[in-house]
Amino acid sequence: MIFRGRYEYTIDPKGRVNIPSRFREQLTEAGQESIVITNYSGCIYAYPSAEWERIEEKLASKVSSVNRKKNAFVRFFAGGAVEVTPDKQGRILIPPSLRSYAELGRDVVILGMPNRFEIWDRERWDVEVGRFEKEGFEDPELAREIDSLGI
Amino acid sequence: MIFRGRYEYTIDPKGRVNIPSRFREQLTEAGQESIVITNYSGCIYAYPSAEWERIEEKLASKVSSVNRKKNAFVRFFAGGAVEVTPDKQGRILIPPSLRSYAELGRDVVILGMPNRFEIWDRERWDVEVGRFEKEGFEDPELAREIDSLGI
DNA sequence: CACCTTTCCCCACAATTACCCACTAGGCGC
DNA sequence: GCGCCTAGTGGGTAATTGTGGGGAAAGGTG
Repeated sequence: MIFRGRYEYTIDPKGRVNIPSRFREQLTEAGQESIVITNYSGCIYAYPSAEWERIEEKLASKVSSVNRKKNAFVRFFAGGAVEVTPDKQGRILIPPSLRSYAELGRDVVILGMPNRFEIWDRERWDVEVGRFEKEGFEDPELAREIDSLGI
Repeated sequence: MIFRGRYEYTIDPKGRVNIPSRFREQLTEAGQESIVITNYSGCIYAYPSAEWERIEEKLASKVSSVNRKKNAFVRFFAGGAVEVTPDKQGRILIPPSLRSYAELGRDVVILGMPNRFEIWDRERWDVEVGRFEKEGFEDPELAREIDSLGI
């Protein structure tokens, strides 16, 4: 499932954020009511629960590894995961641990991505965009790949 | 699908822009009702939905990568994408996130391109044209590439 | 067990968007 | 010139979406 678009919302004093109605629609069409959110790369990753389960399986096959770093990753990534379901108005409650990890203030940005969507603090997102616009095209390898997309 | 021509329109207070009737005609002939618009290089890129899906597949194959810069690119480019369908009068509504990115004022310019068309704020477009005319031919590499096109 | 905090479920209002219809200007044929 | 058609613009209204908050239920703590 691919999510599209960028949306701006506010988190209310209770810590609730709206989910874009288009995303909700896609989820219900796929027969999925719940979402799994976790912490990663300075923002919150949100997966349809079925997609998350797929990821979990992959993680499980690696967790038996004695590799300490892999284990640390799994603890962080999977350990942060929480399953949430939108309320009647289509909002989810972001638990304090995730809220503080992503430093979510009042204004947030929700981004569609392939397989998931992401929730960013607005200011952090602005910084991220700035960095991309500055560094992005200086990387010759990335520039070549973008060229090859034929956009 | 190749779009041709440059058109000038106004965005009304509700954020709607007209799509050139010639373009609309091309789209319906190809059996495509919807358009995907996204943000790039200071303007809005508009693709026939089928064309966009082709790009999306390529992007999706890169997103699993942990490469931070690639992710940043996908976030920005795919995250900006929204599917829209013209209303009965042939207009589309540009979402606030894109309108602000491209700094669309009242007057906009729509440009035909191969595979897509672009929506520019009129003033920005004027600046862009000016820059090209001033710098364009001073870049030897670009001059060579243009030469090699055989136009 | 009592108390406090957090979460859930509901209702209410504001803002935005979708879906109409109407008007104007210009091009074209008669 | 006159009427007709099409393209572009503007606006009204209904429906949907987003935001805020009250109060009950659930959970944690001394």
